[in-house]
Amino acid sequence: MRIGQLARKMGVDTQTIRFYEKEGLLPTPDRQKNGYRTYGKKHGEELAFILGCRLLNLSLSEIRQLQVCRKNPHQPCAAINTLLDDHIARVQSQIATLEALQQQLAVLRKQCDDDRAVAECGILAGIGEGPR
Amino acid sequence: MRIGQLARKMGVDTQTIRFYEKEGLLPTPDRQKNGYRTYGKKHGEELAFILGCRLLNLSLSEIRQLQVCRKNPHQPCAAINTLLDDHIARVQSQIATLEALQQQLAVLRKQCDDDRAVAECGILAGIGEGPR
DNA sequence: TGTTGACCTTATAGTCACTATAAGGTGTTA
DNA sequence: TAACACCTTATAGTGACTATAAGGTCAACA
Ligand SMILES: [Zn+2]
Ligand SMILES: [Zn+2]
Ligand SMILES: [Zn+2]
Ligand SMILES: [Zn+2]
Repeated sequence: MRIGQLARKMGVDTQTIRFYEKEGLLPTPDRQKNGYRTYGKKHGEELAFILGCRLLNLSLSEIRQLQVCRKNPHQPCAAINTLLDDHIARVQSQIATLEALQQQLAVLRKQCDDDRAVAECGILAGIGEGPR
Repeated sequence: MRIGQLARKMGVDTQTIRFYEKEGLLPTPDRQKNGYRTYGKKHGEELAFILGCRLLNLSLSEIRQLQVCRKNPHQPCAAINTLLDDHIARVQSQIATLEALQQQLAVLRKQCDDDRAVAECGILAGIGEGPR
């Protein structure tokens, strides 16, 4: 399978596949005589794993760590569990940050009832005052 | 006031101030004979406005739009209100995305009760399957 | 035979809002 | 004279791609 077929099959851009290869996330593929990359089942599975991780917002660095685990199936899985726990904690803190922001923005939005002049817009005035 | 004093007063790095100047967010300051930048009250106020916007996660491009409004105080403020509405909508969609992710991660985390071998870790297995 | 077209290759730059580093000039104090 | 804090510009790095350029490969068609 060439890179374009793999890309269509997995729903990514060919550039993304080459990018993952350069980053060491995908094993270097064999080449045809003309230099074209050739992919097999193994590459497809690894790419599927990477894309599954990316859907979970795992970073490339986190994916690399998980790949090390995958290559050592007889080791304990504690590192995996810890990695996921940390990731979950980070997502939760992002949510908390965004919810606080949403609250601030809602308050700010109420400072203007529309159809004013800029000089009377409570939103612009509210931004200058900082968070309070 | 020189750049270091302004930076300390506003709680940012001097590089950030120079960066905002390069981006056209801060008016170009006067220079002393030795080339040092000199800032006055006007610059401090503009920087405070920018930092207030950044605390609200407004992008530099959004800030530029707000600055145009600020310079035209007799225009209607509709653009400001719309910009904020759009921004609020984006924050809400980010929250929704992260909450869906959090849900997926919680389900995934339950696939492993710890202290297994990597080969038996339900988390690694669950990632490969994708989101359902 | 020539040429279109889809595909492949590498290399480079851009995104966003900074942050870090390097290499050097200025000005006050010890 | 030297140390020190401060200033200057220029350049590169962050993360995960995405876009562009410039060119090579191969099958099909006139
Ligand atoms: Zn993470
Ligand atoms: Zn308004
Ligand atoms: Zn926005
Ligand atoms: Zn586990």
